[in-house]
Amino acid sequence: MKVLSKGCIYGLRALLYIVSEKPPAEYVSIREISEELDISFHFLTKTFQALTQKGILRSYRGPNGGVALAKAPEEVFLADIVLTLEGEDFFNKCLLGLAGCGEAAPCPVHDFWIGHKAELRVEFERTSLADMGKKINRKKLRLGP
Amino acid sequence: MKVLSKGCIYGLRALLYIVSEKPPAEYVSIREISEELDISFHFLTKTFQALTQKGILRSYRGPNGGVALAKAPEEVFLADIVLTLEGEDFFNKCLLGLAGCGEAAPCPVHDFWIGHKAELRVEFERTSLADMGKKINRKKLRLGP
DNA sequence: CATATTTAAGATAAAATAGTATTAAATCTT
DNA sequence: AAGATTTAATACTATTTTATCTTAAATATG
Repeated sequence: MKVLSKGCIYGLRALLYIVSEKPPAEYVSIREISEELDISFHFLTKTFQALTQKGILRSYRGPNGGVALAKAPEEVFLADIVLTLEGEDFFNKCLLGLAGCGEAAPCPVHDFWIGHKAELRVEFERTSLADMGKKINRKKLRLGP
Repeated sequence: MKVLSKGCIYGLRALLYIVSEKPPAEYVSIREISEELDISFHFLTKTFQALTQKGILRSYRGPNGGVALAKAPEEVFLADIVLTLEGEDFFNKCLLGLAGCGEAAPCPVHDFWIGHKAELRVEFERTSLADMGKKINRKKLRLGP
């Protein structure tokens, strides 16, 4: 059950690293994150671009530059990240991949699937980076291998 | 939120076609199904091979050959199909794709995700081909474009 | 034997992922 | 202020994975 793409997983893990390991508003170099989490530097850079354009991160070039959260971690939700990196239609896709699946022309598992997506959406919308960061520090959870 | 691979979606739609359109135990040619549902014939063939080897379908070569359900549609569950076509570890994957994620070394979203997977598993395990087939016929649902 | 059909292996195409090289911006040193 | 250094941004290329197509073989019917 692979739900998220590599790019999204990388972005998420990287944000969690920033929020759980670094003081707020400090620029963290992408190189450091990519080495720490064993993620392709350039791929991560691309992913971060999307997050920067969306206003979730801000970036700064030059020595001691890097990326930092653009908002308080309490105000960035899992849903924001996922919708940015997977596309805004993330929660609207048919389980059977049928294009126009909806109330008007549902697929055989539409009813069942729509409920599931809604539940997941609620959970994604109420889980913030701060929530996850706290949990990581409290329980010493891992972000990488 | 793309959860299933193309192969799995094709297999599922094809099985639903058989169960909802055809009398039980009649061999249906793969060519017919692929044309009816607009699916690549050879790709569907490969998918069906896996389902045949797993004992969900049986096949017959030669004129008037094809595939047919090997069991009663009441005894084939969504979970059987998905586990065959996506792999037995379908419900055991970490949302963040971390290899050894589990109770011993959980990722930051482990607790939350494990509950979701369990719910989905229950639903997949109690939904049979017969259930879905009836629904299709009752509500005239669609399987293809 | 001729034909229809699944089975199977291998080649090709497309998409996702990863890597290389270059450019641009900010800072630091002299 | 000039030039070197650090770092993100961008473009381009390569690799890997996934999906599709091509071809050939095996099996059944008549």
